[in-house]
Amino acid sequence: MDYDFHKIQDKWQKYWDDNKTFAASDDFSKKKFYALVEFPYPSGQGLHVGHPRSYTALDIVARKRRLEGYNVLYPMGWDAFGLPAENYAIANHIHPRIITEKNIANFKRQLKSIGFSFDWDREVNTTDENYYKWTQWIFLKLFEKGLAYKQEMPINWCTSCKVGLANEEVVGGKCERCGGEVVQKRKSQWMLRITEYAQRLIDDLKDLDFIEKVKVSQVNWIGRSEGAEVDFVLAGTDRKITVYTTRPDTLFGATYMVLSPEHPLIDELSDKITNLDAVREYQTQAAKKSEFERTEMAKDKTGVVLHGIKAVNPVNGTEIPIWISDYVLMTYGTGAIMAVPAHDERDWDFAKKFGLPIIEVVAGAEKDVNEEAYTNVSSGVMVNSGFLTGLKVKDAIAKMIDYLEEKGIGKRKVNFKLRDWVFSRQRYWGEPIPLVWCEKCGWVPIPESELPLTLPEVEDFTPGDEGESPLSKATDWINTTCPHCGGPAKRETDTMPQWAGSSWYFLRYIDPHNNDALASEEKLNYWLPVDWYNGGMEHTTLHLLYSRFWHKFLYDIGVVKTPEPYAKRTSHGMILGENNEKMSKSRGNVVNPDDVVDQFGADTFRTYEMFIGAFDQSTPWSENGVRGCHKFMERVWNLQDMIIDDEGYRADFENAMHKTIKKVTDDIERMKFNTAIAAMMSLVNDLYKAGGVTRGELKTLLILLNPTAPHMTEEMWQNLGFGGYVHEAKWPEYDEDKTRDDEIEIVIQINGKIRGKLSVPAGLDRDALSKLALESEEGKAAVGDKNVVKVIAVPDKLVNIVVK
RNA sequence: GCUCGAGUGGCGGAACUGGCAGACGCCCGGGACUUAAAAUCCCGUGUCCCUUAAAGACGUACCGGUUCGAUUCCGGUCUCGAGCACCA
Repeated sequence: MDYDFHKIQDKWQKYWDDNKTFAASDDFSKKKFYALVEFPYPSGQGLHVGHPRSYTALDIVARKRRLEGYNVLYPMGWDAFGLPAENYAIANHIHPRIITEKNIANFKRQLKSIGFSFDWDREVNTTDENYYKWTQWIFLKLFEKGLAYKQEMPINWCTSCKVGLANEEVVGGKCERCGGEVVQKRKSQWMLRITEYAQRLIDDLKDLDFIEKVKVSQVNWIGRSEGAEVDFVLAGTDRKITVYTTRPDTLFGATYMVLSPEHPLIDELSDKITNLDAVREYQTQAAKKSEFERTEMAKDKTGVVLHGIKAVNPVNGTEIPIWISDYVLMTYGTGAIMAVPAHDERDWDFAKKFGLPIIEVVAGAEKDVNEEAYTNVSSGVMVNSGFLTGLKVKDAIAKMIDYLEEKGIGKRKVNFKLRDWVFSRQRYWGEPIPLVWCEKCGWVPIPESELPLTLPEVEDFTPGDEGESPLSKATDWINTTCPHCGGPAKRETDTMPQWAGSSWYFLRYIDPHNNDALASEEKLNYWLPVDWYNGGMEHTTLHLLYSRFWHKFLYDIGVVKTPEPYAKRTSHGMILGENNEKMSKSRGNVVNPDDVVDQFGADTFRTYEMFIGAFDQSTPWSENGVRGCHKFMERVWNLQDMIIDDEGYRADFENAMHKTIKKVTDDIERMKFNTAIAAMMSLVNDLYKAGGVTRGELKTLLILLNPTAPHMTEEMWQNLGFGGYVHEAKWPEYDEDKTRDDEIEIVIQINGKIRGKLSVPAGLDRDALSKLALESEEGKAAVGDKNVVKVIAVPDKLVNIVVK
């Protein structure tokens, strides 16, 4: 029989579609399994071969769970707001919706051609107004609870396009589109207080089954640090400057202070500063620098000292100078630091450049502190530090904080690197922010009954000259009345970032057509949490963190009952081009999934995607590898014509069958898809060597292979008349005893080198094994006339004879 | 600079808690079938020594250590990849 994969996959894809084979049921009595993959941005390039790596992996898990009797939810949708569609709209004067719809249709066709078992009735689209109605609803709740607020923030501004840019549009300090200069411009932006959740976002990771590197990067990104805030008094006044430090132990070594150039104190004290011109000049220069320049110039410290004022070191009364420098960031801590050049590299660089004193307060360094800063916390001992002298650093930190709190000049303080989420975009293609500005009432939310607040139709998608959102041109839409006082009001013209819609989409899949709530309570309680979520490492610190934050918020207001959205998170590696470089048009190494499916079929494509290499590692594409998998498909297909007359497992295949079931079962759970497939290949090789297969053996093989190659296994199941459909079969079980061999070949080593092999019954204990080995021909030959010093026997593995 | 990951045949990769390194696939070589080729099936395939085989030696980035035994554990070095990057 010919393996006509086109015919086979068309037939079964149609069957699954028509019969809604993979629809999740809302029968709450069943045990559930919620498998989730990151929904794609439907780009104009279509599906990349990287997408199906993740989708096939969880498709295999989902299909296996169904065979194990679970009620499985495995959904798909579209993260469809975003920049490329908007840029395309600007360039071609076409509404972004049109291009988005076209791209979605293409993506959907491609996904269907690969045979994923998605429940297409639950498809969601973030740009659908019935979807973003609930994105807006969540925003209103955040606003209501004080977690959304407006603040002036610097944005990336292209001086040539006159448009605000996302960070990913700034390449090497230039505008990605026109190459123009990018500077920082201050704009009033909506912000979300994710920092309120910082501690919980760290703490709750503990109980989650996330791969370790995801946990580590989230913790690092949130960047918790413990230290103290300390007040320094301005000499001759009672005005204080508060600094944040993680090393209060080094306070005796603080020889100067540094304020960020944006620090408000500079304005306050302007009448006291005698070199105000130089200070103003430095502030202007710093403001002009882009984020890029500020970090690029990192090594070369700059700064200006404030003449006319001094600060007093609170522990020793020394008057120290105050500087401003852009190495101190206004956005972290208090925007001011105490500088301890002996024990901080940055302060050391700065002190060296400007000739400031360096005082050692922690001893134990290999080099003199005038040569290099000594920053080791674990092994130093305090010197030149008054009441701290002689203490270890750790103890000195504790004692200093106690002292500061006692004297009322400082306190213990925890800081986070994580900053609040800039939630505004001056863009058209995003969810409108459902607030209006009223001169009398301030920012007022629109009533829930008016949701969704839909995007107005506009002619022109280009931003305004000052970087306003394109929505600012929709004057009819903007001018409205205040829901609170009824007076005239204007709508917010900023839209939400792409991260908004993806922060809660997994909830909408649970009940996608609900018009009264984002999802019904009952269904949320049944399906949550997501049991297994797979996605890229690039989403670890943004999407994954944002969605955990929103979920925790929804938990706090009682919408969901689980404090965390995802029980388990795994991550796939990248698929590279054949030349081991990242796939890209310019490198000419892009593989189009359509071509592979067309030439070799969906089953081969899926199998190869899983066989390509270790799932979590990046690995190059290989067309020869695809051919190898295709050959495997054909070899399995041809087993239909090799049936030998026997129903169950043949005696000499019993062991192999049970071993294969165990291997495939375990390996799928561990995401070792490549070795699961290798095990099935080995079994097939053995069947060929044996000259045929029994119906019982083939039946088991078809079920094991079904999650990976669903089309072919359905067809064969039907051809062979096994009854019903393979997707309704029961996942095979193995008997642990039958996976073991009766006879085992053990290795005989002399002094750790292999000198022979011996076949022995399985399960022999150490003594019996040693005896057998020493008495065996192989053993005697190996020992020869040397003295046996020691014998190490490992049951079922080896005997190592140590001789002299 | 910091954090994380990785380095194994010609190539992609196996090796669960230290126990036969190289499963499985690709490439390559040989054979069967065929008028022939393709496809298919079977066999071989880490390196060195060698006509071949046996036997032996070497071999998991590099140097050292622990151990009867190390791809696996420990210390150090190098290379590559990803992310973060003046966070006081």
